[in-house]
Amino acid sequence: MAEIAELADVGAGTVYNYFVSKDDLATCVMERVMDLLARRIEAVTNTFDDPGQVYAFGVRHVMKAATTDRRWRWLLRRSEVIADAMYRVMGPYAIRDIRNAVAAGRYRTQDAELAWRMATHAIVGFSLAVCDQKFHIDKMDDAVVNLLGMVGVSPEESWEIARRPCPDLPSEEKA
Amino acid sequence: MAEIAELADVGAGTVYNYFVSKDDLATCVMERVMDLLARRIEAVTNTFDDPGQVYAFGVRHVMKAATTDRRWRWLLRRSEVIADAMYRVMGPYAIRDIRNAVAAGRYRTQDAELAWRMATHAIVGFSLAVCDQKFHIDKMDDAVVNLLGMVGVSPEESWEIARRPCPDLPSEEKA
DNA sequence: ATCGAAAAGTGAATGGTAGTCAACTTTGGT
DNA sequence: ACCAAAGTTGACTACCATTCACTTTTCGAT
Repeated sequence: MAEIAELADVGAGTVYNYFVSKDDLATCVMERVMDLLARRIEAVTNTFDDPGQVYAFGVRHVMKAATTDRRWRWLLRRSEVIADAMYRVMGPYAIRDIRNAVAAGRYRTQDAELAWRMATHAIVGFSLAVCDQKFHIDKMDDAVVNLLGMVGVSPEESWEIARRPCPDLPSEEKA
Repeated sequence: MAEIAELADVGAGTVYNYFVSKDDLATCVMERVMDLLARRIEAVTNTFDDPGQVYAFGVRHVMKAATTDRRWRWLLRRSEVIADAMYRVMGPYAIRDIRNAVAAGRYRTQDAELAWRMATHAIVGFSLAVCDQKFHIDKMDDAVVNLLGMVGVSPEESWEIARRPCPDLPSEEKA
C-alpha cells in the first residue's frame, strides 16, 4: 500500500478515502480491466455468425489475458477474488452468450449462471497452472474444449470450434 | 498460530519444528483429510460396474465434503491452495478413474491431467458459491453434469449418471 | 548411576504491513 | 475575507506469522 500511495503521489492514508481496503482497491482495478476486456471481446464477437463461437472466443481471450497481463497475474493467487470479479463483471456478457447459444441449439446447459460460475474458477485454475509452468500455453485449445464441454457441447463440435482461426482483439486504447 | 499451539498444548515456536509455515501446516492437514476421503470413496467405487460412474461419484462426495466439513470450509477461501492439494492428493485416483472411463468409451478427453486440474478449481468454485449461499446445494446434480461435460460426456448421459442413487461413504473412523 | 551432546521445546522479541486518526490544508460558497 | 466542509497527511497502532537465544528432555555410551 505504501508503494501504491507513493506511485499515486499521495499520502498513505489518502488511498483509504477512495478504497475501503487493499482488497477493495484490487477488486476495483480488476473490475475496470475486466470490463474493458469484455467490451473489446464484444467488439469482435458482434460480427460472428455462429452463436456457438462467441463464448468460446471470449474464454480464450480471457485465458490469454490472465496468463499474459501483469494485472491479472498479480491477483491470480487470490483465485477466489479474481474469479468472483470475473463472475460479476464478465458474467452479464458470458451468461448472455451461453444463453444465446443454447437458444440456437448449439449449447445445452440447464443453468448458465452455474456453468459460468464454475467456468470462472476453471479458467483461473488453468491460467495459474500455465503461469506455474505446469502446463504449456499450447494446451489452451484443450482448455477451451473442456469449457465448451461444460456447457454441453460434444468434443467433436468443441474441437471444430476451438480450431477456428481466432482474430486478435482491438487494442486497449481503442475501447 | 497462537491458538493452534495452545490447543496442541505446546509453545508457539514448537509448531515450527514440525511445519515450516502456517500454509504448510494447513496443507499437511488437508492432505491427510483428502487422502482419507479418497480412500473412503475408493472403498465404495471399487464395487461399481460402470467405469463412467466412478469419477462422478467421487466428485459428488468431494463437493459434499467441501461444503460440509469444517476443515474444508476453513481453507476454501484459499482456493488455489486447496485446489492444488486436491490436484496432488486426489489426482492419482481421479485421473486414473477418468482414464479408465475413457478406455471404456464412456468419457472422451485428450488430457486427463488438464481435465482434473480444471475440475479441482471448478469444484472449489461451486463449493464456495454454496457456502456463500449463492447457490443451493440442490444444484449439485447440475454441477456434476457440468463436470462430466468437461470430460466429454453428453448432457443426456451425464444426467442419467448424476441421477443414479448415490450410496453413502463408510465413516471416517473405519478408513 | 553419570555424563554429554543432540534433539525438542519455549515464549518473549522481531519485522512487516494493513489500516487509523488527530492535526493540517484546500476548496468553494457567502 | 471568512468559515465550514471536504480532502490530505504520515506518524502511529494493531495484528500476527515467524525467529532465536535459551532451557529442558532424551538417550546412548561409559
